[in-house]
Amino acid sequence: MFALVDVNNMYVSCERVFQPALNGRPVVVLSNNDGACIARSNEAKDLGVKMAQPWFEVRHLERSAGLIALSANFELYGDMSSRMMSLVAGFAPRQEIYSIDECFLDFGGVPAHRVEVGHELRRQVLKWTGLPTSVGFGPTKTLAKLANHVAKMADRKPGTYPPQQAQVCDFGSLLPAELDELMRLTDVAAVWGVGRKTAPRLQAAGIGTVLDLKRADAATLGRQFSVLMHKTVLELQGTRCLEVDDAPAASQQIMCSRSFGQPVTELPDLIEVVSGFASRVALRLREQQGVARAIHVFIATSPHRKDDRQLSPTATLPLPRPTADTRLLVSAAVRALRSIYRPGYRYAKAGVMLVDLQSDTQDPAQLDLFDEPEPVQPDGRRDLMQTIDALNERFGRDSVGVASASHRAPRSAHASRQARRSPRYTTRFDEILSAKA
DNA sequence: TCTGGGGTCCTAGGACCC
DNA sequence: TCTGGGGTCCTAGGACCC
Repeated sequence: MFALVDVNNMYVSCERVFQPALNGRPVVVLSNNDGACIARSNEAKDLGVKMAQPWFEVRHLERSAGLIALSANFELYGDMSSRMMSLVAGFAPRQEIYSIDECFLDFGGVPAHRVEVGHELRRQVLKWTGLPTSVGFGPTKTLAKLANHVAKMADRKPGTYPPQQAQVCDFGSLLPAELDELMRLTDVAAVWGVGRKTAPRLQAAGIGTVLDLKRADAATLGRQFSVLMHKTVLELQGTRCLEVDDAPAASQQIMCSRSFGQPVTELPDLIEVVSGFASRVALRLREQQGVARAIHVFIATSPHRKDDRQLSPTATLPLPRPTADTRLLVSAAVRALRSIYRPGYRYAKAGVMLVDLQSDTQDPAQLDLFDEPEPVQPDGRRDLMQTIDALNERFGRDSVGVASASHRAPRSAHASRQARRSPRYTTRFDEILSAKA
């Protein structure tokens, strides 16, 4: 038996922990640049704000409906997430952290009193972190996800869904007819793995509800769609195809990309941005004890500016030998950038991706025919990176870095706008919550 | 004026091999 | 006129997730 535990409206809920005045109000959290809504409170959803909807389209609701918008504060959300995750981990032998706000639990059997366990978990997480959660139990991951969805819907729409399923929903304790009824109430688009392209195709084939999909022939749909769809149908029918993975592998690619606050046209500005991105991904690569064998750089104009000439060039540069050295990665990124940059375009976005990753403990890669073998001991390159990482850890990000990277971020033309960011209450001493006596 | 960022997996199709 | 067949590997692009 699996459970899916999920924080309700994670980013908004994190903000509400420290600003209780936001409770009961329509609140959205905005993406980088304050560009689009990436989290919505239930009240904001009820106002019709859609996921990823541009802020300028809903901005009028500030005045007309009291909508409150906040800039994303990912440092706060990440810290709240790890507090919540470590607390939830105590409830089952295995936990798979699936995203910043949700995890699967594998009980390794069928625990009794599941509904009570679910409510106890919710109570503890709420008391110790302030975050509201929903819990869904099911015999497969896909069913646990669906049960979690039902738990949320029953909380929000007690008129449609049975209110006793609110907050904690256990598919394992339902009669088959009761489960079918819940599936009949639920749109097929709510199923994990059915996205915006597949849902209309399913509907056209007469599969509009979860129940329709469950009753479909898995193999036939698998041939029509993909092997993923085959598994999804089997999982809905109760056949386990996916396991809980509590030891996720290191990522296979590491990316840093951003839209700019304003369009950028000049190469020196792009060099500064791309150098900064390359420094970020290099650090994250070292954190997972990895090295990269290639680097990918892209810049792009804005497809939303119809009057601008469009261009979105990319370049992938193989690295002469696998590395996690910031200096080598920055200079490779800049070389790639120079090769794709064309003047006369208004660039809106840039990104750096490290690909072809491997562990730095793996066999040393093959050397170039003309390469000098690198001395094994002492490895000055690695020592330097460790020292820089330690300095930045101690004195704050970007205390030490390569000179071409951006160090004037808040004032640059391309710096992101974050006009509405809350304090990083839990990770910065100078931003800690203060209480008045 | 203003439109997210970071991932994974699958598939189709081309290059290449014998 | 007529131009193999089967396999692997790689890459780009698409769909999905949150």
